[in-house]
Amino acid sequence: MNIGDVARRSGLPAKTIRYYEEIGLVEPLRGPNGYRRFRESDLHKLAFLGRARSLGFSLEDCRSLLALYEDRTRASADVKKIAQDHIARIERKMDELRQMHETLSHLVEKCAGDHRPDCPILADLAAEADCCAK
Amino acid sequence: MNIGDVARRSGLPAKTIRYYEEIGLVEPLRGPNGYRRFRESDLHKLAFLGRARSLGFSLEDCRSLLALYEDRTRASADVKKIAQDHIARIERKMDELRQMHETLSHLVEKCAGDHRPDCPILADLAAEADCCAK
DNA sequence: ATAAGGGTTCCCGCAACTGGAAGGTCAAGG
DNA sequence: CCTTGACCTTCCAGTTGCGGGAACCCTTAT
Repeated sequence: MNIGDVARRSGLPAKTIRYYEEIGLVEPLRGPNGYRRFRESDLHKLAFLGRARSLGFSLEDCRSLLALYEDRTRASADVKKIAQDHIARIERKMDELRQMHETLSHLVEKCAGDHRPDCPILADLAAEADCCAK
Repeated sequence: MNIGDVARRSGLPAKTIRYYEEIGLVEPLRGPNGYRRFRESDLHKLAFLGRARSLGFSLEDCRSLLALYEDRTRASADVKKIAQDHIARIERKMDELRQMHETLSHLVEKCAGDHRPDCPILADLAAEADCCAK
């Protein structure tokens, strides 16, 4: 398989696949013309990576997950730990976003949103409160 | 004021302040020794930027917000639009995270997390389902 | 004289790609 | 045989929002 076929079948852009090779996540063979030659197992790995990425795992996590996947003697606890850490990161991020969302939606609610210049959003951002502490 | 003072009073790292100058968000004066000399108004702007950033606005949004803030003839509608667009981005991101979280927490729940290799998380990631479409 | 504690510029690096340029390869059509 | 077009290759630059560190200048105190 050439990279185009793998791209189609894995759903990953060719650029991404080349990048994954560059950082050592896949190691396709090479044909005599210099083209990458992917085996079914490479396609499989790439699909694995695509799914892991879509769950938000970092490429480093993906590397670990892939290694565990290929290791028949793995302990599922190791996989679980990576996933749980990732879940924790997601939760932190969501809390952060929730905070922002709450503040912003309150401000937006109070803003007339018309042609006049008065704006509680800007007023809040400019708040001298404790920001310009002496 | 030198950059260190402004950093302390605005809560932004000096590096960040230099970067903001580089991209034209603030324009401090310069002393004869080449040091940046910040006015109160610069400090004020930086504090504004700090607050806007903490609400998750991109630097480009910050630039627009700052311009609107300085424009006495602004329409609050313009500010509101930026904020609403940002809220929409936040909501999309939260949905994305919720999705991931749901999938991951189901998988983690099903994983024994012991010394054995069997792992539904890896099984899911490796799912041949439709990923390797012919 | 020198040491500490400011400040300055410049350049690299991060994550995870994306876009584009310049060029090689291959199969089909005129 | 030549060309066209669709592939493929490598390399380089840019994205976002900074952080780290080198190498150097300025000021003040001891």
